Amino acid sequence: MVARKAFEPETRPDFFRDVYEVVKLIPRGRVTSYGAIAAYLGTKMSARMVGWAMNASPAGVPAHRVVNRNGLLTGKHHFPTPYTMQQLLEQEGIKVENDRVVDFKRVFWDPSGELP
DNA sequence: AACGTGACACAGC
DNA sequence: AGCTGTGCCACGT
Repeated sequence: MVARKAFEPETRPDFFRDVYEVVKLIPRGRVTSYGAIAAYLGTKMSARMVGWAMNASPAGVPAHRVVNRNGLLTGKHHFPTPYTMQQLLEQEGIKVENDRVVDFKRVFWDPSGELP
């Protein structure tokens, strides 16, 4: 599990790796926000780092499922083509309109596991 | 070794 | 109401 402590003095946890694990855990047809991931890892890490992590996201990490709190596809510009992100999302059943996830609240997935 | 950058978020104005 | 400024912390130069 990725539920390790945010930062251990002795250990040097790869923030990125943790982020990747969380992102990989995002169910198909769902999205999450940078802030949610950051919060899950412990508010220590600012949401910006999540973005950086995505920047280095290796293959297998559905970065397209990570959007900003606004539901905006802020990172689409970083994909091979600006359409890639939207295409991937729509491919998973997520409707995207005007670079924004439709019913973002509905498809939003909380890394904590959608606690009841 | 320091400064600037960055796919965000929140408080203030 | 939206826009501006500040905080967050690792990575790149």
